[in-house]
Amino acid sequence: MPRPKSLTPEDLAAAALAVIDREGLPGLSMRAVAQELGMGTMSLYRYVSERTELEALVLDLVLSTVDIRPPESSWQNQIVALVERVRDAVARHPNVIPLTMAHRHRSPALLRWSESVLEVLSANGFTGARRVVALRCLIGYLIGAMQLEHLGPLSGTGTAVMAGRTEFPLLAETATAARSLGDEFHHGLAVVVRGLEGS
Amino acid sequence: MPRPKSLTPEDLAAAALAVIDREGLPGLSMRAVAQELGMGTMSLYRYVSERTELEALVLDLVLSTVDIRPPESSWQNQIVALVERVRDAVARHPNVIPLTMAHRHRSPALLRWSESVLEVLSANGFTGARRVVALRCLIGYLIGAMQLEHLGPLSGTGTAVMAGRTEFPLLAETATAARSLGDEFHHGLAVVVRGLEGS
DNA sequence: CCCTGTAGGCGTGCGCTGTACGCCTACGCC
DNA sequence: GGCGTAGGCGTACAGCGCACGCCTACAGGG
Repeated sequence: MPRPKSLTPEDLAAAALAVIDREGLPGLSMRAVAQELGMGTMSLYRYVSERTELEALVLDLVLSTVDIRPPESSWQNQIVALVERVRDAVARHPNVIPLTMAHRHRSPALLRWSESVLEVLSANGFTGARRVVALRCLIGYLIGAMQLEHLGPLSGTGTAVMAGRTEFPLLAETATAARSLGDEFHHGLAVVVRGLEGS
Repeated sequence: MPRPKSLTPEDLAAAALAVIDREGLPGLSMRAVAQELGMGTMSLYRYVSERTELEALVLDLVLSTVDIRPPESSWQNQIVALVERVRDAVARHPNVIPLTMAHRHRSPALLRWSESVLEVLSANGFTGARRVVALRCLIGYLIGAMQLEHLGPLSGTGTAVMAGRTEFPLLAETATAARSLGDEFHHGLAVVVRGLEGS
């Protein structure tokens, strides 16, 4: 048995995450991560076979911190809590948001989370197609809304431009209102959960 | 007045879209588009200042075909129709789906569409924060769900793997059910719209 | 304690990317 | 017919992911 590995996959992911946090997602390159670790670029390929795999590792690291045990409450509140925990975890590293969509299958942490959501749904009368639709709705909203608020949220700089346009009066008005609105994610999630009740 | 331009922005977008349809989004490069048009790479920069701008042009071309006039029906059906028209238009060019999120502000077609959605909402009692949340929900679901079904949908090849895992029994069962489910997008959208009713 | 086989670490190089810069020339107007 | 504008493009550069193959640090067996 020769030379042991000097890095765990977590070490690798942590280094990549540090780069992403510091320089943004476009700053993530194999060379940058290698430098972060003080090793040669090609050494990384002893741990991952492609760059994509490294990205998946980063996502899983971020998501591994979320508590998947639903709180004691109504099932609606349980779902809301589970979804918002993922959002909070990801919000701590906003630059990884685009990775969420791309690598969601390959993250064991997210699979565990999904299983937990399904348990809550199942225990409250959701089965078959209705449960499939419910999970898709939640994941779709979660990831869609996170991306929305990350790169050019309705309440952001991008909308300041829209607010000035007179050709889209309602859009301008909505953009203005959005800037003073607090937690859009939470309110939207409430809408989705209410929709699930009646499905 | 010297030499006139030989291309319209639409020509440029159409060429880029052809490349994307044929070779996928990673196949989109300035060189590839230039070759598609039979011109030199750098000539493209007479029409766009960056690659990003070209991508936005492509998205707008795809979305420019959607009819933004709501049908005569209940406001719920009007919303559903508007959302599904965007989905249908984008589904005709699945490879552009990732561009939807990135460039949604810069597409006049999508701005016009948003304005139309807001008109329907406004005419049916949605104002202020409630209207902001409604629009965000719809766009979030639209873009999130499109991405979900595009790259590794729940009912897809990726889920065949999950269906085999015994560590996530509910996820496996759900994945199996998903493969036989017809229009997941439609059912999910119905959930969101129902949620809006009670908001 | 040395020797050996395994596998970790990495230097080089290739084909690709976006795009800055500057030249050449086709063209509409006077 | 000449001119000036601006379209078209060739070259070049920095950076990317990663294939390949060498060197060597190390754990185990004699």
